Amino acid sequence: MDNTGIKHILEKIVNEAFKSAFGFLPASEPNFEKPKNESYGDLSTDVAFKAASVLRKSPLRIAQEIVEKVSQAGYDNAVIDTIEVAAPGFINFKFTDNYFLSFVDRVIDAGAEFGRSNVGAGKKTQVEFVSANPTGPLTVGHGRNAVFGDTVANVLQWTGHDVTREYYFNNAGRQMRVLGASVKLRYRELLGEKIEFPEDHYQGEYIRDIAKHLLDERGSALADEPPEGAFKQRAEEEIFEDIKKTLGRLGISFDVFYNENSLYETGKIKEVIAALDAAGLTYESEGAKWFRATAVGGAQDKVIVKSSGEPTYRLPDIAYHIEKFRRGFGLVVDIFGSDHIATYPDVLLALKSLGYDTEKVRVLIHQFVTIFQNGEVVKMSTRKANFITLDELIDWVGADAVRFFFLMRNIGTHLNFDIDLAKKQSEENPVFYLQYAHARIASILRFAEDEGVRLDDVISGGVRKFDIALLKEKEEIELSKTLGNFPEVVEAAAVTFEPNRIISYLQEVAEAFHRFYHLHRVVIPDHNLAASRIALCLAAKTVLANGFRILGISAPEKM
RNA sequence: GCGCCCAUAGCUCAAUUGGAUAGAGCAACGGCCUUCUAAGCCGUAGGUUGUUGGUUCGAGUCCAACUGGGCGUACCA
Repeated sequence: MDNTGIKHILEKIVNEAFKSAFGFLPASEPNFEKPKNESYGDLSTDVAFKAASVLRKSPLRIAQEIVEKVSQAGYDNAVIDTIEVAAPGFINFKFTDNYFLSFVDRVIDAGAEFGRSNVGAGKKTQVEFVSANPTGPLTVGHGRNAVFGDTVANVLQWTGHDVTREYYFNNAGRQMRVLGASVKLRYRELLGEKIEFPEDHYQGEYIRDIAKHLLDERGSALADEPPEGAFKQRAEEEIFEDIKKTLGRLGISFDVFYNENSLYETGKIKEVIAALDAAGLTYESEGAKWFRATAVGGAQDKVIVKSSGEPTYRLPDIAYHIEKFRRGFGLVVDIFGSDHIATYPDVLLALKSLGYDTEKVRVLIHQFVTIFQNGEVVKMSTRKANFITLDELIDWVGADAVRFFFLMRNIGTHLNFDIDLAKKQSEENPVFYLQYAHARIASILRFAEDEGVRLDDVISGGVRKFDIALLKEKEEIELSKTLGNFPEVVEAAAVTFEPNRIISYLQEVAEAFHRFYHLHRVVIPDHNLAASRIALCLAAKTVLANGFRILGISAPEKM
């Protein structure tokens, strides 16, 4: 039995007692939660408060009557230790040590799978993230999006979603034309020409590198090549390679790179226009085509086709989302930076008015990363080449710390990233606290082998050779209890799209382990007790390692 | 001006989504290594949860107004 299991049992017990006391069931399912203060027990319910106004009795009285009925009916003493009423009306449950210790068995049985669940029920889910156009290297700002998106995808996979990771990009727009032109200018410059480099072109050093590569391979043969030919193409290729390499360093890869351009080539853009026309949601004005957003609850009408005949970004975004629906995704997760905060409502509005179920779309907006260097804010701009690349950051603090740093914070918060501090504190980064616990356990297990307490003596081929009930110490129970929470934490992280919950949880695990380690020796002459403690260590190591896998950080055997 | 997001210890963040005494990590101070990793453990200090009202048994959490910051408010993406 696990924590969700026990909640169901308690629910049944409480409901029955409630009914036998008052003649009917509570209006809503009773809530069970862990009290912050552990002296109040392991789980607590607030049914009495919820029923107070209906029953016209004090919550305290109601709680007392419920508990009285529960005692009369009896309950499983092997699991439930005590049931108490506390003012002003909580009912607190305490469980037995053996119940908590049983988690060790569960963890060891499930091993690398412990923590997986099937609440996602195989739902076909798409997570779209990064989606940066290939105009320059990924910056620290993209890093937050990339790491968060990848981890959300992991969490969803662990809860049974069938996940597709997707990167949406455009290699046809104005940005890309400017990119090609930028490379061509640098190319001509390398050929000895004196050029004027416009301010609105891409200033970065990488543009020169690309031009240099073209020069090395083709010499001056490209002097008459248009910017949007070989120059743009080469830039796109190199930059994309670079982006993929950077993402790879963080353990991130995509299943699909979706090119916006294909939406034009396959006529999807035209289909959307036709559908909006048919729905009477468009009109022409000032030479442009407008989406009548105000007719369906929007704040103001928006241009979808410019007077130049070019669509605005909204149109392909709408077409892309229709494609997502057509491809059969039951859940579409879009991860954007806060600069897109104004764009998605139009897109969703259009989808909804065309009859699509926008409930399936979940847009997650993360706040920006503010970079501090030398005590000053660094304003990032790809075009002005004023940025700190994600690659540089990884060089400085390592991939694990980068991932961890971005995941620690809720995406709703503005993230201040002090580069100097990050470099300095790289050795004191909180990620090490967790990894150290894992390495420490690995070390203990090695030591145990040396001392003749082999892992095979504890467990082999699924056969357990230890008696978990030998564990009596407070820290042992605490650790085991904490380990058992892992599956519901992963579930909560998936439901709320908040992977940072897993970090907070793993910190609890590490803390519980370190405390246990500090007070109790594992490898001791009493081989029976040693075996039980090794089993506990194994379980802790497994939970840490599984958590690390979700977060995408490594689980070192040594540090 | 309008819209969305944010404000919690000196710093960076939590708080089981409305629950009981608001918690961690850095930074500061004090203690703990002849025994499995001291990247650790234990303790001390640090708060009118931006301000003011409201909703109810109960508010960091919900509502309103205000203050300060971010991002939008393009026929840029």
